[in-house]
Amino acid sequence: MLSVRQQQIIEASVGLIDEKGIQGFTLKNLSHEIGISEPGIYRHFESKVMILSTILDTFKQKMNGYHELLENEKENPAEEQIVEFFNMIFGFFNANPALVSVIFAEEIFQNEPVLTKKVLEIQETNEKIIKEMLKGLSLNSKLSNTSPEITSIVMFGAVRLLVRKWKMSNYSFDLKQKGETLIDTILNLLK
Amino acid sequence: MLSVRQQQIIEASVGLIDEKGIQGFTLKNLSHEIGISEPGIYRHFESKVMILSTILDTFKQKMNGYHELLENEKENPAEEQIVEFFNMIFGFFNANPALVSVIFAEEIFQNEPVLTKKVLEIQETNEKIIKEMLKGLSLNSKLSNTSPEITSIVMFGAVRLLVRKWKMSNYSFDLKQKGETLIDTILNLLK
Amino acid sequence: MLSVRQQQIIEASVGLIDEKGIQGFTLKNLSHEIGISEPGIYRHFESKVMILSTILDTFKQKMNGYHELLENEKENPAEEQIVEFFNMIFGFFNANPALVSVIFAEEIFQNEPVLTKKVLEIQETNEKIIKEMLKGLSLNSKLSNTSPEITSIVMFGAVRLLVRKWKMSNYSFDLKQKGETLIDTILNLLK
Amino acid sequence: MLSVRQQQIIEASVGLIDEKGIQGFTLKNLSHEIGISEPGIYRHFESKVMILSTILDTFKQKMNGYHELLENEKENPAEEQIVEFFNMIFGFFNANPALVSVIFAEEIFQNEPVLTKKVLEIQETNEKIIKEMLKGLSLNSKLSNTSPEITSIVMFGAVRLLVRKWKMSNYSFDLKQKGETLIDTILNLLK
DNA sequence: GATGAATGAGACTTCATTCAT
DNA sequence: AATGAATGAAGTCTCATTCAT
Repeated sequence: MLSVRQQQIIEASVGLIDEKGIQGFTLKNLSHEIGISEPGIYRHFESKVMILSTILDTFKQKMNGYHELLENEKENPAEEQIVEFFNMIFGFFNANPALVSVIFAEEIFQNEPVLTKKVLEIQETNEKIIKEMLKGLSLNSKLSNTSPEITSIVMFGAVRLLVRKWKMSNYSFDLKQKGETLIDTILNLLK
Repeated sequence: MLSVRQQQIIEASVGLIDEKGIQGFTLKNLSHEIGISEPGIYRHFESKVMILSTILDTFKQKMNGYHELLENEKENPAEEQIVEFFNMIFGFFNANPALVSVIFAEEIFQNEPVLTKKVLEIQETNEKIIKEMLKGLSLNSKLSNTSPEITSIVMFGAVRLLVRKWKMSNYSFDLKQKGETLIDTILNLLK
Repeated sequence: MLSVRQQQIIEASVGLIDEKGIQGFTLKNLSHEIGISEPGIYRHFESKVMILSTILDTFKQKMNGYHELLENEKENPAEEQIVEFFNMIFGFFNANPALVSVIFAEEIFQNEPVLTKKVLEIQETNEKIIKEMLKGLSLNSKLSNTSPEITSIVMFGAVRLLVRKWKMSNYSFDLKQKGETLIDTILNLLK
Repeated sequence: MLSVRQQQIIEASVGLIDEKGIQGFTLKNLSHEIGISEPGIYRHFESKVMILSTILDTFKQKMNGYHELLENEKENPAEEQIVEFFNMIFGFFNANPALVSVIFAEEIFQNEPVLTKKVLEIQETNEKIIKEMLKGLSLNSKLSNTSPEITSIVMFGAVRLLVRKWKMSNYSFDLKQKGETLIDTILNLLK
């Protein structure tokens, strides 16, 4: 469990990355943000990498929570499940906009294998889930010999790009609404 | 026009970013790479930012070259044009794999408005072109009331994700071939 | 008198210095070692220097104990006394190997005059005792005009080096036995 | 070859260690001493460890020079060689008093295996040489069954302790003279 | 064109210690 | 008796850049 201070540090870190990029995520900035001295941070996290690691863990945990919820809907038609899944994702980013920068910035972690691995795991889990759902979808005859990998790329690619545009436009549109339209359109095509 | 040395610096820079991420793009590494002293680089570029700026300019220029070529094919059916366009893009990345890391890593430039602006311009030009082409496509009836923005997001999103996966898999598959399949599939759906 | 906790701290400190050198003797390491928090240590010692000071005091006290025992043997021949004295020293280090690092590492204390002074006192006391004993030894005619200072340097120098080698070899030989041989050899020569 | 600046850094480092101990050998102190900024030092040495390593290398090199000179005297009687050898050593320390603290402070390097190894090598070379010389000495009948290891410990132990005392007494006596007396005495005993 | 030397700013981190509880 | 939180000082080192040559 995270202490209040830890939570505060996590939030400030995410905010910092969102606002100034990974290069702005320094202990100095972070400590200014929380009103604490730099060494003070080390009472709560072993290192800077551990802060990032915890951010990813938190994200992963939340994702897992969603996935478990989805389990309960396994009886629903595939289409509904897919819509539901992406609604969650859009809802999540809508609620935690700063996290977009962290989650989609794999380049950031290139130097720290521990972190790269975590990001990859999260992505793979998501893809596996979607592929599973797509299997249940009775596809458009045109797609008869299309690999699920390609359809998954189409979906995730579109979603990622939409979220990114939303962030880069300074959240100037309603992500949840536009996201739903996007997924609807894609599903419509696939069917 | 770039001098030979400048070209060399650009290439080494791109290679460095590709290999070690933006955090590995330091003047020290760069100077090691080209066998020159650190201050020596300043004979050829005003600053580190100018190197990045030049990389983007080069890319933009190459893109513009492609676009002009496309102009000559305006008479061709939209579908052919689109296929052609993305073939170019995949061909380009296939020939310059290191550039993937630079072009798709917008986060890198967050701190330098000059750079951010350039990246955005490139992206917008590309999108405009594709949207134009998509207009010429006689769309699937299902898409009757779909905005071209969304179809463009679907296309670009998929392309970006494919290219990224190609890079992250260490170029383990044939980008041009898989890319063509991807575009075919999407066009097939849209029609 | 030292409390149980104080004794525990002293022992852990000596162990730490022995194992990781003076640079490994940090409050963090120390508190880990004894399962207490860092500030907790301040309940038992005023400061880190005081811990070191207490270590030296303890050592001095033990030495004094030995010296008093020797007093009772003043009637014995000088040679026997000397053998006895060094047997004690070797026995002591054999029983407290970690202390070697502390006692012989005068450099450690350079910054703290209080500590330097204590180390010097211990050494001087020992030397005085040995010199006294050596006076009682009927020396080899060759040594007729040799100052006792030099003979004392020969003895202590050899002893120190032997002990150091013993430690550096990871206690791979029997210090008491080799020590006795060493002293025997030297006495043999001196006579 | 060391540049002038490198030489200057080496000398200042040795001086610092001599004066304030290894704990006083910080980049800040060092840079103050030379009148340069801290990062400036990195133009001349890769790291702090490399400075120490270079100090040891220099010492080793000088030692090797001495050893080669000694080679030319292989015909001389062993006793003369030994006297010669230690005269060199005392002469060396007399000329470079600050080095005493560095060379005899093995504890200092405990954390850096590279450095520990170098110190050990130097010591072993010296011991091998002395042991070789001692073999040539026609020993006292009393020493018939004494291992050369023990005699070597006696010699080196005494030398080390004398040098150390010289330093700790603030160079208050003539090391070369007292050293010669010491060696004479020991050789006298051994014969 | 190019370099060696240098630097201010700043990075992450460790340390002994203090204080409120 | 002990602790969690915090800190000032200091540690080593990296970075982009400047300047004299």
